[in-house]
Amino acid sequence: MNDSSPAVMKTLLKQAGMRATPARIATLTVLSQSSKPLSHAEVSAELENLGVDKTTVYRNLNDLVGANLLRRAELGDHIWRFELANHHDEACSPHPHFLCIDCGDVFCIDEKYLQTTDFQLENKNFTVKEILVRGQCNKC
Amino acid sequence: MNDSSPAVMKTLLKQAGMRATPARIATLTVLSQSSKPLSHAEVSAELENLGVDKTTVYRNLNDLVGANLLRRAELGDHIWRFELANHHDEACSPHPHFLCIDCGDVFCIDEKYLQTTDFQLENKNFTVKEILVRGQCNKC
DNA sequence: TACTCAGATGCAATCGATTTACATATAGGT
DNA sequence: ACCTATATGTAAATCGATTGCATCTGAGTA
Repeated sequence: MNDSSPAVMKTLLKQAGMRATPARIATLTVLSQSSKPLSHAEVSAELENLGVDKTTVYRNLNDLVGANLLRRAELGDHIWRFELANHHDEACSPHPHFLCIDCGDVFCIDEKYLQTTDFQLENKNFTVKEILVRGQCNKC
Repeated sequence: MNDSSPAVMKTLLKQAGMRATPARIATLTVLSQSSKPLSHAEVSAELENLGVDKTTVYRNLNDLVGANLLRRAELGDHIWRFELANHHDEACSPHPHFLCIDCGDVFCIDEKYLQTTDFQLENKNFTVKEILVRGQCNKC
């Protein structure tokens, strides 16, 4: 039983107080096997051969975010992307993302490459929850 | 004649090869008087008492971005925001933005608070063009 | 100053992503 | 196997943004 087995996903859902439906298990499985956050369209494409409606995918993605099983990120192109909340990180903390403005490819950035601490500005305090970097990758 | 006078805006438009229409002059004026990037809805609200249609505002905002008079930023809530291209910076270079995920308020971050240099990751080179920080401001 | 027309505007229709309404189906406890 | 709260499918609505088209106007020119 590996980390992305249906049984593991079922356990995750139960622990979060959600019903372990085929659509949700498949959603978590697809995201657990991806190295980068996926858009609704990408997840939906994977699940449509299972007969899962795209509205259901939308609902489940949002519900899973609400249950803290997923994180939702906006990478600057008006498309929500989703990843497992524990993706890349045992402590379940968010990490910076990089979006290539030319090819649209997405990379997860190790936190050591970018400071994500809170900061002060003009006597105001800011609590940092998410950092997004946009630019060009070496292919573009 | 101050920096946000209609005459200055008219000159900016002419230099960019665009017609200096009332709607465009008003758009630039509104943005020049704002301390933060504004959404289309916010600009549109300012101009509707002038009888400017919201479609025209959309078109002008996009055209002004194309003429490099404005910059368009996506701050993580699926709403485009616009600011003068030379906002906060004589050298016309972009600067990081902060979006409060609770109240939606936006702040411009001085670049000295956040490193924006290019970086390497797993033997790939990344050229940084834009940095976005999301979190909570001190009011939230 | 009047003329002219490429470019700008208003209005309505459209589009694509996302959400909502509601009737039906199902997970999971009894 | 039964029951009920919850999840799903279908269709329609919503929202930000774009496009088509007829009309209007800024600004160069006679």
